[in-house]
Amino acid sequence: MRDYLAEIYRLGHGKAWVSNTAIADELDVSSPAAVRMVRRLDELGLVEHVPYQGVKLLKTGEKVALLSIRRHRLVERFLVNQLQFGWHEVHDQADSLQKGINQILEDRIDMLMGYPKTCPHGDPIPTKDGVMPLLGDKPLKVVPPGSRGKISRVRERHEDKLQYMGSIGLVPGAKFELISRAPFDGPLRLKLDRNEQVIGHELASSIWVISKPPIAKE
Amino acid sequence: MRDYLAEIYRLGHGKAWVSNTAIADELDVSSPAAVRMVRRLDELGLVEHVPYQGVKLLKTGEKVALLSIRRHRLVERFLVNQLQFGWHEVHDQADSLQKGINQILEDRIDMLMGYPKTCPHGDPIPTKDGVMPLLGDKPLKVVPPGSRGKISRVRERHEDKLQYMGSIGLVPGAKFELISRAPFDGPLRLKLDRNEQVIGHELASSIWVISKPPIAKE
DNA sequence: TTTTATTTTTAACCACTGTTAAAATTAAGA
DNA sequence: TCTTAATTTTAACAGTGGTTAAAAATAAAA
Repeated sequence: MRDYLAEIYRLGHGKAWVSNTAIADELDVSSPAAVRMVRRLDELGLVEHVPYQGVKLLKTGEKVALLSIRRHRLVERFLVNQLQFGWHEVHDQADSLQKGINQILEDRIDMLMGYPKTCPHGDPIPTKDGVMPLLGDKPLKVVPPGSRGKISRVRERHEDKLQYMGSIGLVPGAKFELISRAPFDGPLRLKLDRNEQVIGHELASSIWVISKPPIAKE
Repeated sequence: MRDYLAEIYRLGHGKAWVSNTAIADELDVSSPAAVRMVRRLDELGLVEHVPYQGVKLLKTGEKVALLSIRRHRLVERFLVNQLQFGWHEVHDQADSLQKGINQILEDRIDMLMGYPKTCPHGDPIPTKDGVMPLLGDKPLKVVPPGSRGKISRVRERHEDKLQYMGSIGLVPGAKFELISRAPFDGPLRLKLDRNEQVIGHELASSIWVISKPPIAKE
């Protein structure tokens, strides 16, 4: 149930309504399963479901979703910091481990990790009262060449892509300078940690940054 | 299912047959629930169930039980060593966390803990191939006065009793000398860590030790 | 506008794990 | 030994979460 709410939250960015076939696909269940759960959530007042149109989180449902996401991201941090997992392998592992985490454990992990603000991929960890902090970051693809800044998140699910990005230092917190961008969704040249890297459009589109505009503004 | 098998293992010490009402009580479910599960386990060839008599683990069932106990005890170790829980509060917490632990996580925890041999209460951790190591210990109550040795386990479930015993240094690994034992299940005087402690029969009966007989044997 | 295709929902089913109430069996007492 | 009490099992039901196959609604194409 929390899984469904969290998934609706994730899918509901921008879009006003989330199709429950989409939910079914993401959670790897049949669409009737999603339909039934969505109706139950509607009856509980957690979401609003308009038949043949889609589903939308209500306030209470969003809160539950955010607390589930909080737990997930804390567990990811824990897996990376304490259990020596790589950032590319923690997503599925966290899904598994999360089932066994209760509030006491969550609080303990939070404390031992030093109250982390983000998960290993840079996504902010919702607060304990169910609020998603804003990062004020933006996609790398809207950043003008010449900008400098910091990688804020890497929104990528594929393990091998994540692993590759990690290996070239393309991780949240890394400083970068965008040297150039080829037209027509071509590759980008980035300075990362004194090394220059060229990355394709596909990888680039998952990167979000906090950056200042180029120095030459006058 | 694993819970049931593990519980049958625990209850089946000494007794040839375990009553499935006892199982129901321990697992906090109704007896029909236990009856049905026991029959399923019987059909799967994991246990032998004789109606109105009881249930007994078969080889394969015992192995599953031991692997579940292994995971439980590893998780307890982990909670104490890494998550700063007290040995008195880990049992229930481990039950919860265990649900989310898969083989990869179990192996990782095992490695990070340095392949521990026992849980925080001193019980041996079954090996990865499902064998329960023998400790060669015995109950404190059969040990003659004057004996010295080491506490091997504290088989107590109550949190407050465990906490108290921890506070007086009555923990697995501690050296002790049994100074005297009052008759008729009276209190025992123990030297622990240079301090003398007097403990009642109730506490004493949960303590197991590895000890040598008194020095004066000639 | 009517037909066709796609999406979404309903219907009917299965498996698991729990429940309470009643029946069957075993154990204990008169 | 017979009756009564306790234990154990069976029966019937509930809730969750999954499935496939068919029906309904919407979107797209002729």
